[in-house]
Amino acid sequence: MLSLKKYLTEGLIQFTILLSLMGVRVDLDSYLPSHLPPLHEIILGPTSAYTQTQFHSLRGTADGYGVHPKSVDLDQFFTSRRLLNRVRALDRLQVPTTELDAWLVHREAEGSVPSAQTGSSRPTDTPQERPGSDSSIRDTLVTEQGRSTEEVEELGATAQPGSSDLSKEDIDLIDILWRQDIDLGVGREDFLQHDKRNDDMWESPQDDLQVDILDPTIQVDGETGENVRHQDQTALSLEECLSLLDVNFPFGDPPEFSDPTPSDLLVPDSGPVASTQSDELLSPFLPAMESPLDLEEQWQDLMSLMDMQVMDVNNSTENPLYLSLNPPTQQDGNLGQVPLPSCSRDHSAVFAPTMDILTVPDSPLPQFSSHNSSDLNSTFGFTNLTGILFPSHLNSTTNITSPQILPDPLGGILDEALLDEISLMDLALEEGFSQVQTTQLQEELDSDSGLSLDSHRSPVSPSGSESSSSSSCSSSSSFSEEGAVGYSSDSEMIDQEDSDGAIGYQPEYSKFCRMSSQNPSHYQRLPFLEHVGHNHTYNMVPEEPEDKPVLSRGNRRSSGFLDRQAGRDEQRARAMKIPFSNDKIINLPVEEFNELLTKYQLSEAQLCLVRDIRRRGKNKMAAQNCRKRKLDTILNLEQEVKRLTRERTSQLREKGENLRSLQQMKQEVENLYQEVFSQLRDQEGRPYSSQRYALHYTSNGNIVLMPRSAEGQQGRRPEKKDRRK
DNA sequence: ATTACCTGTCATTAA
DNA sequence: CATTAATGACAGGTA
Repeated sequence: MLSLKKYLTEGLIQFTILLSLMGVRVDLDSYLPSHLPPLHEIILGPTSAYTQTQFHSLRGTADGYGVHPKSVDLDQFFTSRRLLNRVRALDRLQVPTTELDAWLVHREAEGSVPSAQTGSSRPTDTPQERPGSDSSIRDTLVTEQGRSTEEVEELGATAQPGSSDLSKEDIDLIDILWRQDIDLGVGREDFLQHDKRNDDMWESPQDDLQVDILDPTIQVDGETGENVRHQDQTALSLEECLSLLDVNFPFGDPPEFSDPTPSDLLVPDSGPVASTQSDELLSPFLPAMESPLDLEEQWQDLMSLMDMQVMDVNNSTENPLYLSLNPPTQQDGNLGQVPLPSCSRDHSAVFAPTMDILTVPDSPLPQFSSHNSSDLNSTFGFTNLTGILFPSHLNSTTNITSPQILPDPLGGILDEALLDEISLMDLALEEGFSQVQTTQLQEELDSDSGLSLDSHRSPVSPSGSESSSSSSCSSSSSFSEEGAVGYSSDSEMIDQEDSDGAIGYQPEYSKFCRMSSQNPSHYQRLPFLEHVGHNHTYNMVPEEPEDKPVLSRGNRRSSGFLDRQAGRDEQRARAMKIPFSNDKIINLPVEEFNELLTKYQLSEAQLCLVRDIRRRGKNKMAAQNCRKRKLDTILNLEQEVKRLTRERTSQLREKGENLRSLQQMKQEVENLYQEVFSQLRDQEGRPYSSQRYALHYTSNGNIVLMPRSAEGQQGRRPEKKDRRK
């Protein structure tokens, strides 16, 4: 958790807060290393994985994002939304009452110099200025200890006018939220208290109602670092503020925010941050500047992160069209992972111009409701479309899914494209489609269908965090030391292949097998595996694994389980005093294995155990291979089905085209027939009656005029006119 | 308590 | 015949 704290200190939260205030919604989890659990899980605890509001799935709901249907408190959600919307409306309207400097950022340092800056000092701050105003922010750092009661009162007084704007309903909401926290043992002042170990309390969200944010009665649990609040205080908790601020946490799910441990999880090594603000803008929290990086560096880091994410997005087939059109499918693990620095479902004044272009009406949605993501991507070639239609910088705004807010210049185009595609198929089926259109669209479809098929899948490791490490780790490590046959990592497998090719499937297996995922990067090369099994890492971002082993839920689970599993034979071997490792027993080739057995004088029981261990170990790997193969088979079949579906669509289209072409040709022939027939004259110069005569085509290409009475008697040629066609 | 899923193990078969 | 891979079936654990 230390690394986590460090990470959080490095500006992530500040940035999110800034963006949030600007009305930009950011998926914090997208920026977290893949080995870390999702941020809300970090904050709320692992169990939140099951209770969380999957905000990814909320995108595309009524107002761009919404509340989980299971949320127990929709009323509070909507109230919160209303408050938030009002705050953001301020921003959109460029009302200069959004006062960033109203936050009092605490920087805990020895011999710190107290200073405070209230909202009145810089009333003209605009959100755009925030990123560059690090020095000013730093200037606002204050120490809790240094703040006098007067200052507190002053803060309260400063904030007071804003509070008067709150309706009774809002106040009630806040009170309700607060009581919920109290029920769960979380106090509003949790984030204001700074314990003596200086590793707590770096943020203090609150709204202007709060004048007692620095209440000295706040206590910190000396053992856990958690803060104990008094119930008679009226400050907002972090969770409440988060919920009000909509800082990309499961929104509208107050119980989640009531987890009593967030303060412990959220506080890096920094001092408390107190803040006030005017109007209804609820100030988010800012970490104090105890991070080794200064704010500017943090900012740059974040920006570079964003750039990388943007690139990822640009290279990804995830696109706003799909996201917008298919809200129900956003449960796909990777959808939420489209990390968008400027991603927002709520458009601020800053980003609105860009987002306008990307919003897509929902109208086509019903027509695609039966398609899954891959179908869409493969069938409709969204990748290509978006790649063509959106410049890269626009692509970076993939997550925008609030079509209602702003007009949508491109939406029409895209809709046309989509509808064209649909109508194309319909037309093809109805045999009424121009070849030009067909060809063009066919090219589009064909050109990127394959790409989207593969690339629409996120490179996220489906089980990287939950995959086991203990057994395979020990196996691989000892193997690499001993140069024996094992399985786990690619390099090791290469060595193994060099020295011993006995294990045919293992090199490949080492890449695919979920069990050997001590290096989760394996899966990043196997995007198709993402579809397999259960991705419990919904919000995790694909990222190179770090050295530090972070035990996510999956890891904890798997390791514990595998410790027991692997430990079984290990314990038996130990109990029987087997003089060599199980890895050797399992992975050595037969010859070396027998040689090994001969080197030691083993009892019958020992020999039996060793052979059992070898059998089980090999069978274990075989089972893993088998399962992997099974999955591969299923996935390949899935791919094949998709391919065949595309092929069928294509052929249907082609058939329709051909039929249409045939109809045209028939018509032309008919016209030609009429023209020719009308020009025919008998010996007396009179036209032939179409009732009595008809032209017939002969097998040799001639056209003959035959009496209709003679039809069926092709041999006869009462009159003949050779008219080579 | 139930359920779905994961993983290891056993039994069996075939190479 | 021994070894091993493959695989279905089952059990135990986890969430």
